[in-house]
This record gives sequence, C-alpha cells and structure tokens, in this order.
Amino acid sequence: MRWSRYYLYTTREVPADAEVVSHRLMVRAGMIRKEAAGIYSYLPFGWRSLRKLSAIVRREMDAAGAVELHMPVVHDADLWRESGRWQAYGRELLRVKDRHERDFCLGPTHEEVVTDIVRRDVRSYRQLPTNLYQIQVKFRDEIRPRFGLMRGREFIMKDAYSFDVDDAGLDAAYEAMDLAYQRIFTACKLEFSRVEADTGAIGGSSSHEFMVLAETGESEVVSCRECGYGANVERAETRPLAAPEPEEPAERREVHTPDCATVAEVAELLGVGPERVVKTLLYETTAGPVAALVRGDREINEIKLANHLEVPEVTLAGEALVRSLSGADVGFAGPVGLPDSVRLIADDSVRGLTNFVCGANKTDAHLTGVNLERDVDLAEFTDLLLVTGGDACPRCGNELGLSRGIEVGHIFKLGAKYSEAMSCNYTDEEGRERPMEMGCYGLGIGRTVAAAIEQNHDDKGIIWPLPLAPFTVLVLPLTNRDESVVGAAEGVYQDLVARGVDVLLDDRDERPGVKFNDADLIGVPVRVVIGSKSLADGNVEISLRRDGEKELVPVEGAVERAAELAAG
RNA sequence: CGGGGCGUAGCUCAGCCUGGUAGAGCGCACGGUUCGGGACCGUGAGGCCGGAGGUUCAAAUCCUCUCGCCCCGACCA
Repeated sequence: MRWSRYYLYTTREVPADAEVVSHRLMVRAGMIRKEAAGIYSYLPFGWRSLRKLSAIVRREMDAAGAVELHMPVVHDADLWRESGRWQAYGRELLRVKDRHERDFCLGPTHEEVVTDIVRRDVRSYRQLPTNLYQIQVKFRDEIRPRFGLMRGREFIMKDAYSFDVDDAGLDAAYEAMDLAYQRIFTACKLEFSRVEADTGAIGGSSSHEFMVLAETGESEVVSCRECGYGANVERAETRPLAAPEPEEPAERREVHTPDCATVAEVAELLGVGPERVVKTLLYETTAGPVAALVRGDREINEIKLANHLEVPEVTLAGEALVRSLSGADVGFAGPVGLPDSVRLIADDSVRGLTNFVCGANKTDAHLTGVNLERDVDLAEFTDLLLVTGGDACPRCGNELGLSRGIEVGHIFKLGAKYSEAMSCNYTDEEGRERPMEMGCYGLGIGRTVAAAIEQNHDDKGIIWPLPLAPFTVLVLPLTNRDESVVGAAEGVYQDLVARGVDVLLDDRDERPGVKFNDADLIGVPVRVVIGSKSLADGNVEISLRRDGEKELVPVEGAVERAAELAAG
C-alpha cells in the first residue's frame, strides 16, 4: 500500500476526551473516529488490525470445531420476551419500534437468536454437539461508555454458542473453547491471564475470563504464582483468615465513641486492632433489608452477597434507611439488637471472634466485649470476603498477587437456562425430549485490539505485536527528490508486495521528521529507511519499532531481511 | 440516574467574570527558501460562538429552557 493513495491521517493534537493511551493513540494514529458517545467508525488503518485479529479468531474457532454463521443486529422483541430478558435486561437493551409499532431491540448478545435457530433445525441427539459462532456488531446502551474501544456502546464481538446433549458434552465444548482462547491470545502475543469469574446475571455454573494485563484495566484479578490459580476479585476465594487470639468472654459494655463512624477511628479510639472490630453494613435488596458482617480490617464482596441472597444486586442502604433500621447514624450499626426484619449474614472471618467491638445501633456509641454465640442470634455464615493481594491462595496457600486486567474474553457454561425457556429440545436415544446444554463464549474484537495497544506502546506511539499489526513493514524513503532513493524504495516495496508481505510505503512528500514521527506513532513493527547517505554506500537501514536498533543492510538483501523480520 | 465540567475555525483552546468590529496555535491553499526526527518567511481561505426563547440601543458574554459531549459513582466482551 502506498501511503499517498491510502486513507491514513494522523494527528498531533490529542483528542480532548481521550483518557487512556489506547484511545489516544487509536485516534491519533487514524484508526478510529467517534461518531457518538461509545460509537466509532473504524478507519482503514484500524480496521486492518481488527481484521488481523478476526482472522486469528476464525482460524482457532474453526480448528476447535465451531462453525461460523451471521445473525442479525436487530432482534424481534418476541424472542426476548420468550427468554424473559425483555424485562430482565434493563435499560442497556436498546429498544426500537418499526413503522408498524412492532417492538425490536438491538442485539446486545445473541443467545435468543441462536437458540431460535438451533431449535428449528436440531431435533435429535444425532445432530449434537454443535457450536456456532459469529463475529458481529453488538449494541449495549452502556450507562457510561468510555475509554474508546474499551467500553463502547456499539462494539464488535466474536461470540460462540455450544449445544450439547448433557453436562459431559458441555464440559468438553467448554474445554475446547477454553483452549482455543488460550491459543488465540497467545497467537496475538498478548500477556494474558485466565481467571475464574463470577457468572453474574447470565447464570450458569462455570465461567472463566481472559484478561489482558494492563494498568488501565477495569477489572481486578488475583493470581497465584505457585499453582496458577487466578480469579476475578468478584469471585476470588481465599483460605480462612488468621484469627486474632481468642480471649475469655468478657462483659459486654457500651462505650461512648463520638464521631467514630469508621472502623479505623473506632479502633484507634479504643486502642484495639481493626481485626477486633466487626463492621456491619446495611444493604437494601429485593429480598428485604440485610445486615452484612465482616471483620473490621476487611471489605465485603457485594457480588458474593448478592449471589448468596440470589438477587441480581444489592445496594448499600442510604442514610435514611440506615437510621430507620439501626436507629442510629451511619457508622454505628451493629448485630446486637437490630430489628428482626433485618436478615443478618456474617462473613466467615467473623466466626469465632471473641470480645469484639461493633456498633451499638445508637449514634456515637459502640459495644465492646461482644461475642457472637452469646450476644447475637445468628445462624448464617458464608463467604462474603473481598479477597485482595497478599491473601492466601485457596488452593496452595501461597500469597496471591493483585493485578489489573482488561477483560477480553469470557466463557460461560449456561446449562439449560435458555434452552428450557425457549424449548430448544432434542430427542435422546430413549426417545425422551430433553433441553440442550448450552455454553457461550465471547471475545471482544475491538477491545482486544485496544488492549494490545494498552500493553504495547511507548511515549511516541503504538508498538504493534506482529500478529495484530495493520502492516508489518514500513518502507520509508527519506526524500522524494533523490531518484536513487525513490527507485530503491520502489524496488524494496514491490518485492515485498510480491512476497505477500503487508507493506506500507511512505511515499508522501513530507519532511523526514514528519515521517519518522508518524512511523513511531502508527507503530509498524519493521521499518526500512532509505536515505541518500546510506544508499550512497549501497545500504538501507532496517530497524524494529520495539527497540529501534538500526541495522545497515545492503539494498539487495533488504527485502529478504525485512521479510524475515516481518515473519517473526 | 445522582454529583461535577465543557460546547467558540477542520483540531486543541483563549475571549465570557466586567455586554460594544470574533481571536491564537496547529492544520489547509498559494508563492518562495528548506529537506536524516513534527522547518522558515510571506499571502490567503475558513465561524449561525451547540439550539430556542428572553433581558438590552446592543449578547459568544447576562437569564431561562433545551440538546450534545466529557469526568466521578452502580454494568460488562
């Protein structure tokens, strides 16, 4: 491709709304253009990268036995009513009406459509298993789109859906996808982590996320160096915490703790460690008010709490509700003497604590010497702990590390949730009708490209990993005025084209400084610089964007060398 | 949806407080000089000051409403 004939316009100005590097660089490098909040055009240079990724994804999906199809963006509301998600999905589902006032929505995901397809075609166990995938635009009317392609409203995603006769089949399908994902991200040369994930609203039994590790990631994950355990903090577990020394039960008494609304303040005033304080958090849930107890030095994992309660979400109670439930200002709630209407659930970290401190349900007062068994009628213990770095690995006990990641892939076992709701059944060997066991496997295409940039850049621009680079070689003649330079560049360019290398020739009539800076910005991995001086000695300069180290190569050998570097 | 901020040239922004001829840098066009890390000089084009209403002799500027965008909190590939 000749730059002068291509459509690639870089910019020096950084867009005002770009917060993270990948967004900034994608805009500056002429890869994307915002059309509306969370909605982007993929400009030619950016689109090439997405296509490179898509090709890798297709290759691995096909190899794993999945079959590509293409489903609509606009979905009939009836399908969504059938699965129950027309109601359940919330405002993220963009609903539209056609000219006949019929309800439709823009597909945020395709379980309904794919299930509808399969139930019409597949009748017998003989036709299973099957796994269908597509690479398609999806739309989720995100509350707050941000970070460019990382969290758009319209985005491109690969999603696969597996259909099996039973759990064992589903397990096999899941494992095949799991492996395919690992192969995909490895092939992209991305540093990623595969972690256990919460299944969330989609439901199902098992779920893993694939995280590209990056500072700007929106997810937190813990991982164990020793045994390879990794989990999203939403889901992560740990071993029982080391409990403070037990003491002989002391007398319970109320102490005056003015303005001590946080554990740290109370602990300091009373001269005890925060691990001897119990924190009581009041939540508002669709299942009624709940008080969640956790040791004072730790935090509640609200996802675990919601899962335990089997509700979609929990919300921390507001001031007014706290006052009406506990009879005190925020910060003084405690398990002793709460109204019966409040369901009391304690994290395991509270179990066995002796003589602890907690709120007295009275403003400016706490209780000391509290002992659960004696003072509280409490039966419900469970794991509500928000695991963090430094906690013990639940498998091997070693210390867990904490890092941030960009969720680029998420695989789920759905089970029969959709197949039952939508009668996606097959007939088994005995002639019985059964719902299919489903799995779904998502991979964010645009997000993965953004993540690749997030992970591979410097202060001058993008440093493409070879497999995702829009072009692998940039031929850069330093001037258009020196016939020999132009001729040599043309020669190298055409030979590389003939070899099938993705090569970009910067034939623009620009000053060298402009070309160099653009070259750094767009990050093409291999650079062939052709200038009058070195060419006078019969040489060209070849360098890698990654390290910038220049290597003088005779013109005749340039194509060979560049092609070799471009091949990895 | 709550809290905060911003809409002025293609882009990044000043001007608004204190009303009176709409500005800068970059980019773009033309001429010239330059040419191995975002050159320089000269000339020029380019604006419904987000939209609607109001106050005023006069509104980018003050007031009201509206639309859009961005940032901080609850979602997810």
